[in-house]
Amino acid sequence: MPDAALVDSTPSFQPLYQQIKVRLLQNLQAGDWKAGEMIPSEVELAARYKVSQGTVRKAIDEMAAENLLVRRQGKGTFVATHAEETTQYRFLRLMPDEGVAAGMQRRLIDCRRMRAPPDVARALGLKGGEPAVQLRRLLLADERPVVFDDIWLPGHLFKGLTAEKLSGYRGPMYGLFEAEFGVRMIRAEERLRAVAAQPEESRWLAVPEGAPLLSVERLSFTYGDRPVELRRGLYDTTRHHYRNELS
Amino acid sequence: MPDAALVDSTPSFQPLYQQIKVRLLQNLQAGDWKAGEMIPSEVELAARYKVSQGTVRKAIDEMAAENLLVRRQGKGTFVATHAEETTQYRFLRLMPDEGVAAGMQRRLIDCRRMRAPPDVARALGLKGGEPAVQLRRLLLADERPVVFDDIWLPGHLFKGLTAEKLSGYRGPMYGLFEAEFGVRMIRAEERLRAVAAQPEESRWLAVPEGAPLLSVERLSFTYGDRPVELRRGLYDTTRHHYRNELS
DNA sequence: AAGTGGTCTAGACCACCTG
DNA sequence: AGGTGGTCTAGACCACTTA
Repeated sequence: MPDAALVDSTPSFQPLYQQIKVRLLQNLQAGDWKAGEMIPSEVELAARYKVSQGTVRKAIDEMAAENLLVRRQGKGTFVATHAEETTQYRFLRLMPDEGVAAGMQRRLIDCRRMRAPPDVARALGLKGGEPAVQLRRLLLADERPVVFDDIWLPGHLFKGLTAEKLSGYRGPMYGLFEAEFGVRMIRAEERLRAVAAQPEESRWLAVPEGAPLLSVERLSFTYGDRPVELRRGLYDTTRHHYRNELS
Repeated sequence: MPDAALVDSTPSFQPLYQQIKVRLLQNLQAGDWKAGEMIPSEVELAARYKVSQGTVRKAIDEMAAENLLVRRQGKGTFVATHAEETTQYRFLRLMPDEGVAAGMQRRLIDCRRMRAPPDVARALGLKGGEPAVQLRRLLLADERPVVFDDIWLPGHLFKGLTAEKLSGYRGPMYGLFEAEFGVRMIRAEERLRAVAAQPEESRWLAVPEGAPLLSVERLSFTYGDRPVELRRGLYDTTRHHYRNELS
């Protein structure tokens, strides 16, 4: 039987497994389990919260469906991470028109701290004038520039972020954010549109001025739906495309 | 205990609920339950297949997650449909930059039958020279053209499709396809890129030649991952954007 | 062998909808 | 009141991994 102390007695009914989910989420947010680490087993969590294994299981099922956790049969359940997906960056939907998705080279253009411009501050929920970090970079495939990214991060969350750190790190940038700053991107919203290349952009991407580019504005969120990254990418889609699945 | 006759005894282990899922899928594909209809209750299905309700439940859970079925507490489980989503077309990710997503007007430009061009035939899995239906249309918001669509369908699946039928139908086109031709779109893959408006396109969309447009190529699938629609849309993204969620 | 997640059952009870 | 999906339990057993 459900533990009476745990059952939410407010008028609005809340299933037990949802309450378990909230507690697991709190553990994640508090950093009790780090990215890539194994969380306690289902039986242990069941004992800890005094519910049956099936109830814990349902909570974990949902979190796995949201890509917060990863189950591995026989091994355990692990905190999802951007660091190990060697195949492709988890949030990058750009694919080459021909051939298989290969890793792209990165080239850091700029890394500076400044006061957040109004639109950035609004998107990231910063007070006017709060510090922000701006990154600019190129992604290249076969030595050809394909993506020109402009990235904004809240300054208070990324205190020691420098160009050296970024250049020295192997693997996805989000992996660095997890390991060094404890900031995990769990969800993002993107807005896509077609735009004409402006002078500066056309130079970085080596396309004519006015050439059509795919503009991808991304707002990334961490636990509790707090926005922690604003990014605007310009994609040269002559040899690549943005892939999406609908269902 | 599981019914021995149902348990797959081949070396490769297959869970019971997966086998149930296959059978439900067959029922859907065979048209035993039409779009929007209620399927038998969990207890009845459990009795029919001689498994416990929990096993049927897990099968249905997965199919609901794939948007094949829709559960409604207290009412039953229903076959997913494109016909009733009055809010927005299920596969249309275009949003106005400001304001709330409002329905768009449709304007049919053309509807003709012809032999499928090679690239269309390849995408739809047609033999060279098999008949196909081509549709062209505009979507408008506030009297302004926003989307110019070019749509290809296998001729043998859409025998009686005419301009009159299309114009006379209220609601999403996919709703008509379900009701009149029994063809249900359950999944689609899209490829997005930025392109420059060609002369004809620029006239339909009332934009200058060379203006950047968002090109959306969609291949839609029905049960059994059979491709049944190829579509190329050109979106004017000056007042709209393509919205996507990552996780 | 022991530990993990994965499947399946049988039964109880709850929340929601309809007549 | 009766049907539907939704939750929760306790226990058995299976598949996969590691030591």
